[in-house]
Amino acid sequence: MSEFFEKPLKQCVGCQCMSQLFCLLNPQELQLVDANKINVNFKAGETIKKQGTFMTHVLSVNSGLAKLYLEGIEGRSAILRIVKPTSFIGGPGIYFDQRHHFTITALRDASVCFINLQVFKEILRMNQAFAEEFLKDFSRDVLTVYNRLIYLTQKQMPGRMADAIIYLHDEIFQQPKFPMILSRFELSELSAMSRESAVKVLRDFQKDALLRISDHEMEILDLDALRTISRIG
Amino acid sequence: MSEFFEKPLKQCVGCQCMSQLFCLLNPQELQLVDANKINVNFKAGETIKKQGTFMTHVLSVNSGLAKLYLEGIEGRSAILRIVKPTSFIGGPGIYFDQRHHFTITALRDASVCFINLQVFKEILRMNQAFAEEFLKDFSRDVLTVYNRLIYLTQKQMPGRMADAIIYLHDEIFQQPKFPMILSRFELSELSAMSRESAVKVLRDFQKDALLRISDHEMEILDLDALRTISRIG
DNA sequence: GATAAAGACTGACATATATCAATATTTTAT
DNA sequence: ATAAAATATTGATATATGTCAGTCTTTATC
Repeated sequence: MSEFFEKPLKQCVGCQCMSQLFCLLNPQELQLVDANKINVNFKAGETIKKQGTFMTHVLSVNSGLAKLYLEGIEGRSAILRIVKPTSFIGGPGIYFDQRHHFTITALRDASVCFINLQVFKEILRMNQAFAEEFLKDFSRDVLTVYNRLIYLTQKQMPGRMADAIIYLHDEIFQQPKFPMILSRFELSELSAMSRESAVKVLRDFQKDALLRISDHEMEILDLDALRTISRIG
Repeated sequence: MSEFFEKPLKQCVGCQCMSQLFCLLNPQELQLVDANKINVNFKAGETIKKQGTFMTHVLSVNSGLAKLYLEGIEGRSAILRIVKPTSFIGGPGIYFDQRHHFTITALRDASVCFINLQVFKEILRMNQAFAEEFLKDFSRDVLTVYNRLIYLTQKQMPGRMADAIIYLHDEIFQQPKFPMILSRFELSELSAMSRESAVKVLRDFQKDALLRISDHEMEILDLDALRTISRIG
């Protein structure tokens, strides 16, 4: 089993399960959050939040790993991103319609805080710096989706899969060897192709010695070559 | 020539060129905007704002029409949406990095207000209701991109083109007959396919009497059938 | 009104990708 | 340890889509 993301990263006053974002809060505000949140532990595979349900709380992932995805047509999904601790999860529903617009499922056992939405909004109103940092995070997520839209529609399969693997490297693990948190099927959902095609592209990558998959681990052998494949589409 | 969107829709105090959003401002705030904005007229085809440039101002489109698109790989573009008056345009750069993350080009002669970004942010801080409505608009745009990500990656060409046309009907013109504001090439950029494929799909639609294109007009003849094609992908 | 330029169109062909069917492997439950 | 279930793999095939080359049509310019 992997040791990634198993230890709590931060200890905010009176609360061990809050994202870095919450360090912009003063003790009074933190206490308000503390008094209006609950913590829930999820097992790998469990659904943390389901697309379409009412958003009564915002989420903060304290430990574990999760996938965040859009439920599309006829059961097909598009994975938007991997959620690692400590991450705050809100989404466009906070301001638009108080609904969740994606589903989040635990990939590893995960500890998640649910913070009352009204209280959270109240704090956003009270604390300008916090609000701006929150919006900055949200905007970064939006840019990720812009980027994904481009690469999923303008690149061919090898380029898309290379981007998926580079994403895991650059954004999630920051090292060439990391646990296979996603099945072939999930990798196909991250790169918009069929499961079988994902298998074939990964086989080709391994044949060309770009990476190695064994014992529940993926090891990137030639990151530069992957970046080249990403670039030429 | 079409009469769509040629007349100013709203007359805010002391300023004729502001989006509906701005009606949440009090006279004092409006005056602040007024004193820190400039109005520029663009001819059809001109670039209003270029992706990658610094965001010194936010935009408000007062009249005309524009396309808002992401510049992708090797000159290829993905049109995100059509901008009609009166629309406010900010984007994720406001909070993230003060850059524009899409390009906006006029499709018809357009009048655009440029509002100083710092002044705009100041007003966001001062006026809570305005800030929330602004974020609601932004969130709606994000949901549009979610939706686009799904349909561009999970539907085939006829479904994607049907969605593009339904978008023009439902969101922009709200009537079955409307001017051809987009070339075949631009329609292909809205539905993620090659120009030739767009031509062929549109030819098939016309052959099946779903729509008619003539004299710079598109007329939807069978919206229900288009919606069915959209649904079955 | 002639000419050039841009955009639209077409069919043939090449390529990318999905689907299918069959088998193999791994994981989970008993 | 074994059976059952889920996941992964493979090659053959069908389909979707892009590319190319050539022609046609419309629009703009002088």
